[in-house]
Amino acid sequence: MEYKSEEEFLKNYNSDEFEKLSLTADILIFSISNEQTNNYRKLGKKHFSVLLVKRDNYPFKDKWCLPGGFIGIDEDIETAAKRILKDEANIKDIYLEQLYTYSDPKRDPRMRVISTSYMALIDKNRLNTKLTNNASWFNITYFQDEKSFNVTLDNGEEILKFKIKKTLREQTTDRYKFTILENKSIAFDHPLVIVSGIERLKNKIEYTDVVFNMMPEYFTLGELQQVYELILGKKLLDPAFRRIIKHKVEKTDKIQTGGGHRPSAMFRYKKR
Amino acid sequence: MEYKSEEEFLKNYNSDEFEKLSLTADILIFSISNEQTNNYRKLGKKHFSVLLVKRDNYPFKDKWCLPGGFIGIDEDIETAAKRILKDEANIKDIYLEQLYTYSDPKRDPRMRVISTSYMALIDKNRLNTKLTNNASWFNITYFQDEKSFNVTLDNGEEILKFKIKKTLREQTTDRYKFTILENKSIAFDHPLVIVSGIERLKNKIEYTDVVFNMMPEYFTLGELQQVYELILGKKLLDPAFRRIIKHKVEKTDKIQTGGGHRPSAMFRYKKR
DNA sequence: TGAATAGTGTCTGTGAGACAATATTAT
DNA sequence: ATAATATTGTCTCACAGACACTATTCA
Repeated sequence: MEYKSEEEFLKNYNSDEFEKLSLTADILIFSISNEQTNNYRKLGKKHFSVLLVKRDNYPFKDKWCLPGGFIGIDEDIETAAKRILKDEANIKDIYLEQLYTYSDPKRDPRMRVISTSYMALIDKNRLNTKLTNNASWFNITYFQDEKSFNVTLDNGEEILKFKIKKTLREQTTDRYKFTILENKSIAFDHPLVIVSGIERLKNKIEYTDVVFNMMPEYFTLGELQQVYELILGKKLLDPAFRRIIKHKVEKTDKIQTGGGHRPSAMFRYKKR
Repeated sequence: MEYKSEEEFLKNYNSDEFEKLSLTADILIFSISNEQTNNYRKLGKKHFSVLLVKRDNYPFKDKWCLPGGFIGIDEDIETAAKRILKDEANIKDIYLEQLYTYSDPKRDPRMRVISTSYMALIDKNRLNTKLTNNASWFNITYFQDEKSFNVTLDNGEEILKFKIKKTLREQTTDRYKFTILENKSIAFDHPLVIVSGIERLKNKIEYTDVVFNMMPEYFTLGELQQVYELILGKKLLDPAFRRIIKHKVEKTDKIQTGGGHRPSAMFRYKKR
């Protein structure tokens, strides 16, 4: 059939010509947790943590998964992601970045669902809202060798472990492909999402200022360094760290005292 | 309704509960073009180029767009992208990387279509297959200031221009948001895809080896440097470039002669 | 011969890695 | 006093920017 104009074409267009599918947004919410210490001298230990939600419905009933949900027909994915953050985790106004779109036809046993993952970064201490009931923060520990990525998640009650295989792909010169090797407690392909999110954050922390989205307004350089070390998974040398960071922060009048050691100046994020 | 098992749940699942939508893959195919020179001394000028397809149907009839197409209900997006590369541009076995998923509800006037963009890199000279009829390579020139991004595409017959506004977003500390300011000849939101692809390549060329996907097997360092300069949009100093690149290439026995100047050793990509 | 490109040498400044040294607090 | 953390000084080495210089080809 021949149309004479765009308007005429659109008027006659039948959108059922192609098979349709559903789209979800899954959100990796990362933050930093503080552990209390019993030694008056020592600093509280920090943890890198992710928010998971316990599923109370099939499929994957009783397993943990990332906060997520279906995209409405009239909203874009980012808007949906923000709605989900609010609904599932009672969180709003935070850093949000699109990561990757997962499209394995078998990734959801119900039907064809494609999922776009987002990474959100927050400072837990700034949250004045409560989490919803079935949401919980899990501390992340991980280690990797050349071929695999081992992750342990711990919320104080449950410990979830999974293992991901990293393989270099043929055509591409640099990208890894991730495959789940072991996983009992996490729903869907979310272990892949978690690992690729960690990798992304690890890269971005080095060349952007995203880390400050996880920091309180005032912080000491020791605290900031701890966060870098957690995410990068390695110790940094104090003078080197201070050299790198000094262009990104400004010293304030505030001083943190109370530990059994020299008090620390508090700093604040300085843009540009 | 309560189900006793995952199997039972899946058997009774009705997938029409949510509104469905369509998904497409749009592919940015980048390559390097060589321009002949009439001065026997001078090297042929190179161009950074992208493959576009002229639309012969509504919507956006007669405008240019990226090769793209709908995802089948049983294929993942990357598989679809490879199928599209074959069908629309007669290209296979090339570097392919997912970029971003665009989901503005109004991005397609026909209906709700979400699009995942991919970037493909090839060496045009290695293509022994012909392009399909309505596909054409456009040389890219662009310049940017702090706020906007100006792109000109030229295939020797038509010149397409567009302009994109870059704005820093509120919540995010580093990401830009792109908005189309001027555009007459390119369909959909593809100007945005093109610009974000250029930005991505510009970043990746500095910390990965992707550039070699656009190079022939044997090349001179002068040629390689030209490609870097095209993509980065600035001149590089010879000694500095050679220092950086020397770990990535190996010298071969081949020598390129014929120009009215000193002949050049030919190099080859060396992994790791 | 000279225009054009190929390729190398070297100086300088910046910045990261490494280690040492000093400062300050609460118990 | 001492353990723990905060903060700074400095030496070295690697490397990027800059510029100069040499080498080689073909019309």
